[in-house]
Amino acid sequence: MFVAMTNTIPRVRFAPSPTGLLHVGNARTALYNWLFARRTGGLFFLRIEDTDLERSEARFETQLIEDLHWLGLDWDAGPGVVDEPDTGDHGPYRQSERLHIYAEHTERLLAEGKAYRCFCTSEELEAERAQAAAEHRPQAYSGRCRNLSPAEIDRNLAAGMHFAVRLKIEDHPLRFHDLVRGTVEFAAETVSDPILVRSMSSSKGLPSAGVPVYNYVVTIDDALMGITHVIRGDDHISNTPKQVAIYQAFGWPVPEFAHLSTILGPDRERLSKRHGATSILVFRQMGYLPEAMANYLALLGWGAEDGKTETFTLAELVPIFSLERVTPSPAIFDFDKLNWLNRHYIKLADPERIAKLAERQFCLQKPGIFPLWTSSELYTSETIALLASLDPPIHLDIPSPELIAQRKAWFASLLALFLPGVDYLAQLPVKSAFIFGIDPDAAHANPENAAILAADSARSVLTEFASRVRTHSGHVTPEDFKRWMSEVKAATGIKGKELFHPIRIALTGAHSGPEFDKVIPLIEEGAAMGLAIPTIHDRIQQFVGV
RNA sequence: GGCGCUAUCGUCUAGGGGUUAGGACGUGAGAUUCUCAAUCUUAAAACACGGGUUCAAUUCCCGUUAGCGCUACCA
Repeated sequence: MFVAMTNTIPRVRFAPSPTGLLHVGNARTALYNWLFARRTGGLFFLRIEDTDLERSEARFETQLIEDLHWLGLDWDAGPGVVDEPDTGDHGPYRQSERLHIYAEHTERLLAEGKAYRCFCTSEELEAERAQAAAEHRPQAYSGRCRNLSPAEIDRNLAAGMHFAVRLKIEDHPLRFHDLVRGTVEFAAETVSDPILVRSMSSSKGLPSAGVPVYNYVVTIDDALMGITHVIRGDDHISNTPKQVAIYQAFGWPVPEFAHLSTILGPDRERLSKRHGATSILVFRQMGYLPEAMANYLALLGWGAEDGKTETFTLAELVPIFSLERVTPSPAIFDFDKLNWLNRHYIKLADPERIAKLAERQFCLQKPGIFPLWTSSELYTSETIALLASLDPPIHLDIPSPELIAQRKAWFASLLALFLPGVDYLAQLPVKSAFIFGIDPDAAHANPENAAILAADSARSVLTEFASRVRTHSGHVTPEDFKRWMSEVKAATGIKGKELFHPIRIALTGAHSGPEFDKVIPLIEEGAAMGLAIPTIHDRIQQFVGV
């Protein structure tokens, strides 16, 4: 029996374990919790499930919080967030700080006869399971320690036997309501009496002194925090009947559940590192925008009511999101669609913001050339000192304000040229690499290039073009280039691809790329500003030889 | 093996007893361009299978199959 909780503000929680980086599956769970809370005017709690002290690390908790903030999520209560008066005090929000709470509850259950000491050894339990499997029966615990007499218990304790604490579950089906899947029911005989507290030596004293298990603490926390809707991954479905039994043992109302389907990789296996980026931090580092990430995650397992709208900001999502529209079937993570959304949001974003993010990508990938001093926060004594302290140190003359403005404009035109063809910002330095120089040998060696360059026409085109470049003094402008091209065309009678491709290879290292009208000013002006960029003249000299 | 969840274009999904089964990503073609990308136009592409119920099922029910999850004194 589940108790409907009406007349209460919805309360939801996201309860990650700080044992690694936040990955897209959990991020989506967090997002759906947040959207539901904001949609319904409810409260969103962040709780850190760090009972696994071996694997939990503070740095993961810090990163987790940063990643959630980056996505645009916030919460009403959680570690480091002081409760608002109307949320009441439900902390602490780290399970490691709540152990005394669990202990009290264990005492209560034992005193009421709803839980019992189980002296079975792991070997005995394993044997039970093996036999059940052999007989094609459900592998549920037999419950043989359920009805030990007080005398037997005393004898076992005196003998120093180890015991765990188990909940005695009632002999009726355990069912719960799921907003995504409807009613889910488990027959009582398929659910073991759940372990509440891990095995401990009899000499330890009170049973509550042991270490409580996940299913138990999660239920106590959810109940005590007044969680009305448990929104989590569907890998918890089979835990849910045990948790329902715990709610019932305490006489607590059972919340609504919403189990979100698994996110799979392209091979239909559960999404994991080997499918590529899966953690939010890595997507962020690659230059995905948080609005693209949040939008994509929202679409993965949910669709708008009109069946057509695909792009949403978080603010637009809040009023239209509903758990009833969440799909129960597993979803394959589609990097192409994420890329499409990212391109969409890059176009929409404030150019200044993109410029800063993009500059960071260049700083990482081309530290010799960048920073260009286009972002003001890079133009500080701290950053200068930081660069100087590197090994090897990077010393940069601080350019004049005029030069800074020039470089900023130059960088903006670089972005204007390359941004449209980029899925994520980390691709920028790669796609624009030829602006910063090419390797003539590699350009010659490329098979496609070699085929083009082998033609006689290519040779004469390059000779004619090179002679004009050599005799030219000063910057090459697009007008110069255009004039030369028509002169070369007239002199050789060669036009179209045969005319352009060899020159494109000489100048950019590839037979395809952006328009010359845009590329030439970028090269010439960049070089003129003192950036380490070879000029058109340099390139021809290097490629054709003297 | 047991228990559970799931099943509409390649992918994410809309829909729902009678529809030309809609949209988006991706893919193909065309336009544009020296070329690539971007952009615009356009095309192909789906109700897993078998039984019911019904005048009618892709839609409701049952089963099969397949995929996934859980099957711990992990979380």
